[in-house]
Amino acid sequence: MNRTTVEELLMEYGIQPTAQRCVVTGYLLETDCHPTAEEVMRAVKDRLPCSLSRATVYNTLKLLVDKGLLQELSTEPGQTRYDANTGHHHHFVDRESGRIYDLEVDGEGIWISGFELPAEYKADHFKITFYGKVES
Amino acid sequence: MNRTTVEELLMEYGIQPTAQRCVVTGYLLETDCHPTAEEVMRAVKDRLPCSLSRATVYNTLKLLVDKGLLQELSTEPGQTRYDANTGHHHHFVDRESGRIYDLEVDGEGIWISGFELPAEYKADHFKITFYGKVES
DNA sequence: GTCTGTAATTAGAATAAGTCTAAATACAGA
DNA sequence: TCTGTATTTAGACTTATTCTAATTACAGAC
Repeated sequence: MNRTTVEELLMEYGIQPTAQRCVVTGYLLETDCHPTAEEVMRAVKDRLPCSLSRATVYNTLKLLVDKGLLQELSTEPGQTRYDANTGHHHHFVDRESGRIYDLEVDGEGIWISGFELPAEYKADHFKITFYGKVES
Repeated sequence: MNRTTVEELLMEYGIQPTAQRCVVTGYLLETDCHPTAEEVMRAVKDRLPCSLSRATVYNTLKLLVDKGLLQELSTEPGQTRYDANTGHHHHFVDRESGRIYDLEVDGEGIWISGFELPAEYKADHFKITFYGKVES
């Protein structure tokens, strides 16, 4: 996704599209590896003519999460990862590599049976995380 | 659960039952609030005639996880919580209070339909986390 | 175009969660 | 009781994240 499109996207979400925000958002949209803030930092700092502060990366990520452009993932302790796939989807964690794969849900949605959520538990969202190994 | 029973439990799991370990394990077994390491620390330090080091709490929690007596939970960033309920179960996170509730699965187990895990993804485990609000 | 006030960014300090280290202590088995 | 290993300890260290106060950029008024 090129600069202009990212800019438009940010504006649609009511976010002032600064150079830093464009570059962070652009990176997250083009990658599928669910980076941490530090990984975003490293990947993105060379794309900017100026310096990039850690605080800006954290601020931007938080803003994008608040505005619904990004999802925060906590699949393993001490690591917050970010996912630009904001549709309802689930995750598969490869135990060996630590890699997280997106699992898309198609049209009809997902059904969980053999299990009843008690009446007073009003859920607006759920996510399923699978753990295992991807054979190649 | 009294001291002796916890002691026996630890021994069954091949863990040398020191006073510190008994007290940490005992607390986790009696509570259902999925405490963090720091919360365990606070709750438990007065039950011991001697001092209790942070390192011991962390070591003990890690040991209990390794030996399968405890489950590690990462439902929100920056917070590792511990759960002595090691059966296969799921969680409900109350967005307002942050409280985590266990959701037990009965006999037949759980079925997910409308969704197919690709053949090369070999999962040995999965967990479902619901988010919402508990009405009382 | 210039001014002005707000919003964004910056470097670096501060905090919080967790790990490491080296020394002291406790404990099981000879 | 002795001895070697396992456990615990306090505190230093690391890593992830947040805060702070000063600087810079930018949108809208003129």
